[in-house]
Amino acid sequence: MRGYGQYCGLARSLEVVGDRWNLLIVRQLLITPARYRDLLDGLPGIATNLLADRLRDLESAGVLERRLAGAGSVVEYALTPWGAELRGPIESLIRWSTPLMVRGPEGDAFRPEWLALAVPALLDTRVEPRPSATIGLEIGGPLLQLRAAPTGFEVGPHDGGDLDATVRTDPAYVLALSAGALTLGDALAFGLVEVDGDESIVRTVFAA
Amino acid sequence: MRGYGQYCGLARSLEVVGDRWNLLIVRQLLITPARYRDLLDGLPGIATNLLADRLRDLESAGVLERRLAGAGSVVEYALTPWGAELRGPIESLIRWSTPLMVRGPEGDAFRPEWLALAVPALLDTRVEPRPSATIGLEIGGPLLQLRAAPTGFEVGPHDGGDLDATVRTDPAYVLALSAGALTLGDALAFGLVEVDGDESIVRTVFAA
DNA sequence: CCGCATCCTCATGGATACTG
DNA sequence: CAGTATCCATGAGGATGCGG
Repeated sequence: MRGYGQYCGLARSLEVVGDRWNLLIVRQLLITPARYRDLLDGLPGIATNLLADRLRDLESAGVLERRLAGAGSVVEYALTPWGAELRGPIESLIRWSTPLMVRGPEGDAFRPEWLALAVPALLDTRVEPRPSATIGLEIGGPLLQLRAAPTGFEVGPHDGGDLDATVRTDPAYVLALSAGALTLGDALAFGLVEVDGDESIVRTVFAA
Repeated sequence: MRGYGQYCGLARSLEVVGDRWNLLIVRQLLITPARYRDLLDGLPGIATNLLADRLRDLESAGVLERRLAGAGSVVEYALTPWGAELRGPIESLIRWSTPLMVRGPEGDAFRPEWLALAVPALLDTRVEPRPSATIGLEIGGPLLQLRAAPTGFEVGPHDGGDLDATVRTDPAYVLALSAGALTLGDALAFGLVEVDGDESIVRTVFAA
């Protein structure tokens, strides 16, 4: 990216991550370290030359690093500690996007793994005390699990363990949760929603 | 901007504010509503056609609005409520930029008004209780004032009222405050720094 | 002057083919 | 699989014009 030449934190940040695709690459690596092919799959629409360019840029800026993983010493990309701190700005933008997300997918590509970032970003973490529960999320891909504990939330692939409940819903509603005064965190904490049902859980939260 | 076609909050946010200059325009309007000429001045390096384009884009996206202000019914640009909520993502990026800012200006343009966003973003608001004080900041432009109160911080132009102290320093150090474990908020709260002195206050904070 | 619109040039992005 | 190379389309930046 052409620089801005401004001594301003925002401008300097954007000189590093403001280029097209850059923050989306960071998004993928926040979900999990990945190989080149994984990134191509997780970033539908990116051109191969652009991905290669951006990986070089972000590596030399100190946001991510190439490393050798596995047996065959395959190249893998992972965020540096500083790069991982982009979780804050990214979660903040995800919260800001709620009015754009309630419109629904409208034909856009969707990957369940993206919820691993969005759900924690949208859940209200201020509610205390919070009950401990593990909820399965069926949203059209592999089963995800949401672990809610007094100390926070954690979302990832289902580890095969016991689930307190399973929710099947549309990603549009999961992602739109923070639009209202009530969040899924609230709803779980106050027992306002019934799990183990069908998609009605999220619609119920919305109606309240 | 060309869209991403991804049903992801981050991607949809970037389709609105990810274009070059867009977030910097929002930065200027977070400081204060402004006219076209003010924006040109506050965004050194932007081309006039780009500013006009981006203002149109951001208006139709619902981030800002044109309005008639003053007597001569001059056009003025101001953020919508939704646009103003970009303060969160922007402050988050400003905090992330600290390693980039500690290098100093290096010839980049600097406008004191930018501190009105950066200082509150970098001050640690978790420290409680916080003393009430009004500090003047001399950083090379018009005198700014920082009002610290138990409920939060507020930075703006000096309103002519009494100041508890005045600090003269370099913007590089003000902006780099959050790099260490100690923040200006901490330093004020714990009485670790002496104000009314010269730039040594900030260097002292840094050394601690 | 202020608030843009036009024109032109060059850098960047995107799609696809290709290679070690 | 992990990228390069190539070619074309788009967008940025700078200069200038122009009506109010």
